Amino acid sequence: MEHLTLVDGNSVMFRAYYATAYPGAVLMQTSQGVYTNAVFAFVNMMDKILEQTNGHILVAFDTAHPTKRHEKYQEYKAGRAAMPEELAQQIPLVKKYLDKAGIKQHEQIGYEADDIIGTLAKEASQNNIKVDVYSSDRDLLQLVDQNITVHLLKKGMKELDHYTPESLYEKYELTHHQMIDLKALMGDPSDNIPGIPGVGEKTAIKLLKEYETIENLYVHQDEIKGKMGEKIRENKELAYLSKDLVTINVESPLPFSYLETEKIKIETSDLIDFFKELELKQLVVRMANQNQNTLFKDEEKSDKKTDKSFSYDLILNDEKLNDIIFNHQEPMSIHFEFSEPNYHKAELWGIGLSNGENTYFIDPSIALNNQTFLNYLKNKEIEKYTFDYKAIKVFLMWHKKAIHTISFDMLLAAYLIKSSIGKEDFTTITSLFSSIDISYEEQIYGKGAKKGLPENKELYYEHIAKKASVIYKLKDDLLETLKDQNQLELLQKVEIPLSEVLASMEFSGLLVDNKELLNQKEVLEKRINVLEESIYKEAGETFNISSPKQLGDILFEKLNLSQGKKTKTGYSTNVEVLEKLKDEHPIIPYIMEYRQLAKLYSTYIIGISQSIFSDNKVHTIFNQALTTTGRLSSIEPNLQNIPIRTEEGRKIRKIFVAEKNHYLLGADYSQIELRVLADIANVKHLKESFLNNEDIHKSTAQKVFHVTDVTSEQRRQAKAVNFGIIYGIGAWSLAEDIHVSPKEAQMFIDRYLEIYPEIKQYMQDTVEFATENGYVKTLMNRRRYIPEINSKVFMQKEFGKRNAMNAPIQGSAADIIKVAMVDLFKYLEENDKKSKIILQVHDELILEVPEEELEEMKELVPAIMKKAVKLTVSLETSCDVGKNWYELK
DNA sequence: GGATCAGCGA
DNA sequence: ACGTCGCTGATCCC
Repeated sequence: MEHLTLVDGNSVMFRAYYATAYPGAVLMQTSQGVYTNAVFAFVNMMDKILEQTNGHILVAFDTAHPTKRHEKYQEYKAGRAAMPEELAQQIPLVKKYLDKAGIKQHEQIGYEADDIIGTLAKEASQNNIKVDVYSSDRDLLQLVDQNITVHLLKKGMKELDHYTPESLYEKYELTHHQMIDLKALMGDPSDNIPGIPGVGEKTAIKLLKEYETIENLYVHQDEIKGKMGEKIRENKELAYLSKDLVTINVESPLPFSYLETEKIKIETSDLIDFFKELELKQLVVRMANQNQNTLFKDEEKSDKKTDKSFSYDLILNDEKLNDIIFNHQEPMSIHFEFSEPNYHKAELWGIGLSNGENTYFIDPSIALNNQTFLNYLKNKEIEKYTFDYKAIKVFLMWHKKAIHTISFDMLLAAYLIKSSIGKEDFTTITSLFSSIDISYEEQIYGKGAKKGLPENKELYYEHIAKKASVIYKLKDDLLETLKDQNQLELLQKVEIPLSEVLASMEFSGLLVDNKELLNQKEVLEKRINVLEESIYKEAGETFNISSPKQLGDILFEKLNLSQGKKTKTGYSTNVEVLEKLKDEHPIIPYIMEYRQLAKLYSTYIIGISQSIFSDNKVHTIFNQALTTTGRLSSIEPNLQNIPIRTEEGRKIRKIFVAEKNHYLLGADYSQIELRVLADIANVKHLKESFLNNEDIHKSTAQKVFHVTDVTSEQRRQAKAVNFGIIYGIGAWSLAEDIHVSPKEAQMFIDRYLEIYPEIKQYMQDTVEFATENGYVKTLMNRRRYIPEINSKVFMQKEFGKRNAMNAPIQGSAADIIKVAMVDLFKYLEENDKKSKIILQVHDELILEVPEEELEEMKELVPAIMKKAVKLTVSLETSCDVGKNWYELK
């Protein structure tokens, strides 16, 4: 043995927890609500530490029992805030991890972790063994000697400070022997160690440089003049008591010696299972990779990586495929494995097929050219089960193939059962509903730039086949759960049919006018260049305007403008701050305009250019299983955030055009969220206003301000309150928004809730429902779980309440437009219309309509949207047509 | 590659 | 600390 590592378990765990538990943070949790942030960070730290060890390691913990220090000084560690529950829960998990990792741990009644570490460290050091101590507690610096190095964790846990006798001297100009006296003189508020009142670090160092020790200081106590001398003389007892308290017991009676700290060889799979249980995916993958690297060294062992309990057949030729399909004219699960998430341009890596009993991997190039298989896919009589039906559908559309009659989709089912898991991958979703063991994607394919098919083909053959078998196996359970939750209709009548609508929309795409795009690009480039010059001139130097850091330096240090808000890392330079500085310096308006144009240029002109396919269209992907509320999202490109609010930005819409002889038709719901609120909360006056077709913000203003003639400012404020209410607004932010004092804002809110008392009631009821059930639901029984609502952390609880109030409104509106889309699509299909739905932007639909269907669609689309769902208020829609998106006002 | 800031939409 | 849900780009640091 040549080296020993000692870790202060409590202190590292505290750091691990607080590294991510800043106020307002959402802590890492498993899907079952078990907190894991501290475990995760602790393991990461241990991994770092383990890289530096040669196998001898021990983690020491404090116990909850009083120690000798408490006997000597009752106030020891008094006044310390109680450990947060979220951290306390994780202590057993951290200890369990150490056990699984084969790392020795020790705690001992009557002693602190410090004492255990001190005793072992000194014992080893005396035998000339090198020791590394890890902690965040500066007290341990007293252990430093020629053999012992102390590593202190810094705040973010990313860096360590290393202390040797030399570096200690450099920093404090004291020897390591004096560290105890230093702490004793200074005291330590966190442990409630008194020290000498009025003596801080600076004075203590000064005194020790002169007198070396506390003992010698008191030999010369009369030489010290002034107030300081008085204090020192008066507090002699405190000083000695403090010294006693801070002195680590390096002769604790431990039941083992430093020699018995060797790391035990472990089964990696145990540790992987433990991480899987805690859903710590990163750690699972890391461990698995480490494991694989060791396995690869031994050719014999490499087949251990495949699962012996799972069997499947390989289908690599037409004969076998014909045979299999011929024998399985029955419902099966089908999985298509793609090379990348964007299935429009992805390669097909493999196909899995399973009927529960038999499972197959099919070579994709065989399958896509095999008529028997293709006939099976498009056979409307045979049900199929999938994971992400839309991806398969769109991929097949690109290849001019069809697939029909999907009666179960695992991704959508899981998403409906719990909307927050739609973000997860296949493996995580599987583990949430079963104990089936299936590798993470990264384990099979690697990640980032290195992603690709593994050398060992069996590895991915099995993985893909297994996915198909999982889909089949989980189907009945998931359907059962959906049935229990009254969500079968939502899956089968809304989400699965919607998949087909979305597939068609994505495949249709949206045509781009290249000339218009290039034209706008050039215009913007020129304007941006001119603005850059003006900004550099005003600043007196060139710098990167797009860097908030550099811009902040220019504005607030060089030009000395009055700074507003700060961000975590420096000055805020956002538009609100700039707005306030507008008249302070001529550079500001230039910067604001630069920001606006640079945004349009990079995100929209350049960004969208990069997403154009060879058919001159953009083919977005609507994520159907992502948002927690039930809305869709759109990526590559995001077509749900094309500018509209400023004229400048709105022009971007000119680049999106209808195909030849076609028009774009846009139809949007008017005030759908407020109507939903009026309906579900049964808000009498709101309903009346909608019934009378009033301008809703105007009528709110009339009531809130008690006026008949509403000024535009009053309407604007009422509008802000109407929106704010939907989001569960607070007075402070409403005040910011409508430029009044928080007090006035609170008056508005109070007044608003007087006018619409049912809204107040609804909010109370919803919060109560969420508190009791842990979730809220929409018109169509879509659920959103809100674990935060029972949090003891004020901020998180408030966040939970806002979500509880907002999710049913936003989610019901999402339900409604989804139903409308399914209805509309069905009508168009059944009546052989050429019009196509191509976009959805939360409350509006955009269609591409051939000229001859234009008049019909102008009537039909709004009509279908209106009657999608029957509410106690009517759903109103407006409708516009144009040759490009810009013309849809 | 990930965190941070910024800014676009409903 | 400060209104919901999203996506993308630029910079900066690891």
